[in-house]
Amino acid sequence: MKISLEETAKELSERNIRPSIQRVRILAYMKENLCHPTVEKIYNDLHPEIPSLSKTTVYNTLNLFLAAGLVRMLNIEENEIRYDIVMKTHGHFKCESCGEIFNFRINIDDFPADDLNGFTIKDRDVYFKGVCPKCRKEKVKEAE
Amino acid sequence: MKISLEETAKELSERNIRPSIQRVRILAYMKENLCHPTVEKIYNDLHPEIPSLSKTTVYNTLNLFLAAGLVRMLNIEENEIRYDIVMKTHGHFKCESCGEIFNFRINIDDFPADDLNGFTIKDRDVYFKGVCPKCRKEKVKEAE
DNA sequence: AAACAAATTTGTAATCATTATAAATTAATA
DNA sequence: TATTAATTTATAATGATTACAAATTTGTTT
Repeated sequence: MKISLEETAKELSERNIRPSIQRVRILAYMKENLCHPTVEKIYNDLHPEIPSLSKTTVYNTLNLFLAAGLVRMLNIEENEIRYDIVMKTHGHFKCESCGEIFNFRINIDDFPADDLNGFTIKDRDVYFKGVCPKCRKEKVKEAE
Repeated sequence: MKISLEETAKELSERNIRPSIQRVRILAYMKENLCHPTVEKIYNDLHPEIPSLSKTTVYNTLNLFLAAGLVRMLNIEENEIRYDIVMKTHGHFKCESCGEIFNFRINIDDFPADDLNGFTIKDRDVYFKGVCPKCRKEKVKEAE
């Protein structure tokens, strides 16, 4: 999906975030690539198009978007932070074999968690891990 | 709760893990301290009792226990790995104010996740964040 | 439009948790 | 006791993230 840069800039302005080229491109990238990218991946993909881009800017921008509630941070794996455009709450499944992260619909907000009476819940993350169907099939083939 | 070191050693032996002093003490520590400690905390707490203890050993031992399924790894926060003795699946709530992590009962295994038909699910983690009751009360006081 | 001030970006260096490595120690076996 | 294997330890290396300060860009005022 191609995201309009003008629309994206407007969206930033509405949140009182000055729409610099870097910010607009990074936010548009996040909307086009719903693959939960790491800073590394965002940088590698955008650097050819924005040669001046620095990795520090990607870090700064993601932290800015995080504070503004535009993106969510995923801590599904210990050695890497991933980011996700904010949308209706959903779960994340990481395939241990290919590393891909899948979204799945789940009603996190309605979970009964009686032990948390009196707690203010601001964030709910559901992380599953295992093997995706594609990798499972490949494993069966290997075994033959 | 005081954990028997003999019992703990036996438990390791049964899993074919040689029960060195360090391993036994670390596992006993995990059972006594259900506070989801970091490697740092485990090291700081045990070092006075085992002066020779090295932080590397704590890392090695936790990774060993992890592979053996004795502990779980918590990636609730991006800059720290925490560990938890394995028990019935439960959720984890981290208070943004005091940093404490609370367990709460939740039937993760029964979640309907129809999008994951065909997926093999091995691990399920539920992380909530917000403010615990104690910190909420303190904030109200401050506001007065 | 020019000058100035503020915000943003950038590159480098610093930090910090974790892992790699290899020597030293401890335990197990012959 | 001698030999071998496993474990622990200290130090160095790695790698992701942040701190910092200079350079650049943008916005504002005259």
